[in-house]
Amino acid sequence: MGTVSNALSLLGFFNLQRPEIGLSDLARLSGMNKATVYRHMSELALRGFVEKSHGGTSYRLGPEVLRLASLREAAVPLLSVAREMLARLSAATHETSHMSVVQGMRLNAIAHHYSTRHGTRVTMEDAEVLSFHGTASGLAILAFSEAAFVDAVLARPLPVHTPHTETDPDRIRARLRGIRASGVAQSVGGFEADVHSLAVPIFGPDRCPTGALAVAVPVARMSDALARRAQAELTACAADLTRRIGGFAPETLPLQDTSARSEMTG
Amino acid sequence: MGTVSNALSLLGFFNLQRPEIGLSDLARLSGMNKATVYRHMSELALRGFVEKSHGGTSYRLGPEVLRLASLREAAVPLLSVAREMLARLSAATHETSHMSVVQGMRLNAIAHHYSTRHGTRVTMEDAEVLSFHGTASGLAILAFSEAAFVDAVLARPLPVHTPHTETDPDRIRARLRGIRASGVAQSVGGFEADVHSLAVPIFGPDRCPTGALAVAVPVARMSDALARRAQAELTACAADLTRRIGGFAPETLPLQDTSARSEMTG
DNA sequence: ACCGATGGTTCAAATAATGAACCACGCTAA
DNA sequence: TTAGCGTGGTTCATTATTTGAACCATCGGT
Repeated sequence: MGTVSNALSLLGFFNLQRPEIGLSDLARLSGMNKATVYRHMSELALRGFVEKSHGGTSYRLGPEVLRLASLREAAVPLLSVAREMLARLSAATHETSHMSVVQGMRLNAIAHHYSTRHGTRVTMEDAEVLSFHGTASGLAILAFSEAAFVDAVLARPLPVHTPHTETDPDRIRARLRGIRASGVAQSVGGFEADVHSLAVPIFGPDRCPTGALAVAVPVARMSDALARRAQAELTACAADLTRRIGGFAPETLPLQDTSARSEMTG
Repeated sequence: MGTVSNALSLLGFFNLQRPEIGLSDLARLSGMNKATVYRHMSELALRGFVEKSHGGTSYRLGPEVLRLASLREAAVPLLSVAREMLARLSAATHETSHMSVVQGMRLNAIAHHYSTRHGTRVTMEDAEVLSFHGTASGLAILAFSEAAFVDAVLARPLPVHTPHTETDPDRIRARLRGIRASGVAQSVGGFEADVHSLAVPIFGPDRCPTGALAVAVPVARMSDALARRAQAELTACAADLTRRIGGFAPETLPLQDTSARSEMTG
């Protein structure tokens, strides 16, 4: 661990609950010497990573991080990161995976990935409009959305896609409670017949769902083992994707095992 | 200059034209030793500020900057407030508006807004680095900055962006006096040919300019009427924005009519 | 006036950064 | 093939920077 890493670790103590921190607090939180913290923060301030707030009584994040975030977004747009995750998902499950994003009151598929393992597979179209009530992705998003949004979605006519499409708002709300508890949404033939989907939400900086990752399997091929594997990989990928687009999961999201965390090479 | 500052300065070499940089390039650009750069980047990678791209051949900005930007935005909602102002400006003028902030000796564009009224419009890139002497935004800021800052900026080489770029320090200072009197800066083709810009400064809590709001119009479309409307809206928006980020305009700023102020009680 | 906070500063001691040279690899041209 | 030049990555003695206890000035409440 070098000096630079130590200094940067100070930025890790800023969060939504603690957007501004004083010198002494920061020293206590980090366990570092006050003088060390002071010098580190001075250097960070010099580069615009932090700045002093009201009259110099405490530090907060600086404008430079905004510039860097813009560049990151330009260098690594959501789509390319998503495609990476989809490749991972399909490799782990040997099934079709896809990503969708909320755009207003609509849910749009933006990317998908096939596995070459099986002759039969669920096929997707990018830019396809999904329904919130009929798809695992939509349910995953609704489960963690604001009540007002859920109300608005369920108040509109709920199309029947297949004989298995659930259209009763009350029963849908009941399912949402189950999804909130497990963190994973399921849909068996609710949008397309013979398709069993698992989906997890992706969160934006405001802790609200911005989209969902899903794995779609022909119902005949779904098994407990596959469901478990898909679920594990989905939660790991979703956590990774949420992080990489700068989002935050809400505290209410059930935590899965974190053993599959990607290793940072040094 | 300490080690931390040196390491962080490496992040300054990333921009829109150069979103990914290899180890050797970075060493050349920074003038540092290759080993030093390697260690710095390794530490930055450890903290998620950068990551290796395709197979580890080069570095790019990492996901941590997105998290920090979110937190900065939560602590100082400059960006979201600014976007509101830009929408207002573009709606009033039917032209492109943008916002930039001073970061050290640089001026960075952080947000912009297009109008859909006209087929032709001035286009912008966020995170673009603007020049102080060539842009209306830069001149607006210089006009109300401390003399030492102006001296420092004008002492450095002043790039020629177009045939209309003013690079004579004395003539620039003369223009600054005019801007101080009117409160609005103008640039006709000084940064990009065929772009006529109007800009006003935004002030921080220390009564110093922290950035600028600007309207950019294709020269062919600029008229007296449009200039008057843009100027009125700019001064109103700037006053509002300065207030909402907790800043104060200096007494030397010419007062415009305040009848157009929008009330935003919370 | 006191006390206990705060942010900021100093200086000898010790730790961490530095850079030339090095290695292994992957190109391209001869 | 081989030589040359580029890349990313690594080593180790030298060096200079970071470190932290103690210090100061100031503020606000009792």
